[in-house]
Amino acid sequence: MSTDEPRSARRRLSRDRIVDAALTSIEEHGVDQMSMRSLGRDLGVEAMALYRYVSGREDLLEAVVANLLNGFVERVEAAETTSWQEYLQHVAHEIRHIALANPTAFPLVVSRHPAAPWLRPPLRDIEMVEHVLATLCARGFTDDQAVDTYKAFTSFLVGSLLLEVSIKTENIAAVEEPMNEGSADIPEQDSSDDADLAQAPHVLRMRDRLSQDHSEAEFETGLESLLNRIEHTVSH
Amino acid sequence: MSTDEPRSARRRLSRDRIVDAALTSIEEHGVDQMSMRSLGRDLGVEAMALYRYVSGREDLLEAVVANLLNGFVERVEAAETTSWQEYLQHVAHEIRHIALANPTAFPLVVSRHPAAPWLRPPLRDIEMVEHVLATLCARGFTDDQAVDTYKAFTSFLVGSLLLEVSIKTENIAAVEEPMNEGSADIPEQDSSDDADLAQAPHVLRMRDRLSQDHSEAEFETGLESLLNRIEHTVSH
DNA sequence: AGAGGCTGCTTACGCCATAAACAGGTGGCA
DNA sequence: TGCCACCTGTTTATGGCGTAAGCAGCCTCT
Repeated sequence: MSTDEPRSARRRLSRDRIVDAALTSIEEHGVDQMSMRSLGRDLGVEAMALYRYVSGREDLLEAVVANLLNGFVERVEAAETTSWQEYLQHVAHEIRHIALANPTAFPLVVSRHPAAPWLRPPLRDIEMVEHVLATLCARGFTDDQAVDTYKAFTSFLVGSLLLEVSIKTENIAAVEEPMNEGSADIPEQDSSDDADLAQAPHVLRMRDRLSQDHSEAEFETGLESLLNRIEHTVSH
Repeated sequence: MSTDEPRSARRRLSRDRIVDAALTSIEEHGVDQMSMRSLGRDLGVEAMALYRYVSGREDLLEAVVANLLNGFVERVEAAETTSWQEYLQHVAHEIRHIALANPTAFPLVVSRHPAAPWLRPPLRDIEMVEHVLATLCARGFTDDQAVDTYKAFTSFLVGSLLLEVSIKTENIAAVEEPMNEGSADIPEQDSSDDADLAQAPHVLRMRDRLSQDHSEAEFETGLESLLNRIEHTVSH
């Protein structure tokens, strides 16, 4: 009746279509704005229709994370590597690529509860964990060495990439209101930036340097240093 | 009339009291459960009363973060240090202490938008950033060296501590339904775990090692390695 | 043709953040 | 003492949210 939409937009729903739309919406408007209702709107469908394919919002976010990591193992295996150093380099770059391609959604990978709660560094995708551990063992690591390496590696990735994507996301959900700020109801520090900055001469002076983005180089040197450290540890 | 509460619980509201209650509630029930309404309930007050002291939920979370970092600079300065290595060690341990004392709230420090958007590694508290930069410069770092060091240091802290607190928080908001599961006879879960695990022999084998918590030692060696790297870089 | 299963829609509930108007008390000042 | 202005917290209302439950149309298979 009221199908004003072209046929292309009225396609059948599917879990993949929903997850894709969710990821798109998250990247465009931020995680908070991605509601079941708005997502339904995006897909030309009522919110409740989505519940046929996802069991709830949590499950959907779970699926978005899984989708991000999809094909990761395949891509890593595609480029066969000779040393474990080269292998870890490849894994790191692969994940960095994912993070940079989805800067808003990437923090979900870290912030959501892990699939296996007992897995201490709780990166979600067990398939990936397995691949890393298996490869390290195949390269002669003992179990202990593999686990320690996995933990240090994970920690490095999370730290570097979270900071890096937070650069790219800064204003994604910033609401700017028209400034009819005649009277501040609350003793406000709206000018907290400037006030603090007046107290922070070094920050002020290095402002340019601080805001320059050298993430790439920093990531590379950090990664190299980490690999060196692991190498040193492994060879006693 | 309906003030059943003892006087002590009916004390005047204040921004500090609200922020403290918020932090407590977050640590106890998770960030999601901390609503204006529940917080009002905790304080024996209607939700709207809070808006006299806090301009909204976002502002409140902002204040919680600020509160976490409160006194940080004072404590760092209290223990006067001689070398920049010792200084950064002290800063790192101070922040780790904060993180471990407030494992559920700590991710807010990283995940909320920074006060100064142009500040690339967006740790929120400008006072702290200033202190680190000033100290490094006072120890002979050039501006470039100070900035690079600050970024690498921040990245390390965020990565290590986020992973560490996520260990301690795993089940904080987990909804446990009363399963009448008396003994461990029944092996099945959501079955997704076991299904994945069946495909992951290495993970399975190292399960014990993976779930052991050696965060402390890992943090120390990682930090030491980072400081060595910085030292090496700084001295050409 | 008829039956049953997909699929998506409608309605409804209880939660949330928050805007706006309001009331009770308390202090200052005559 | 009387009065008024303010500070504090409450009441009421709006619009959004996630999601439980039931319903209606269509597709396919017999």
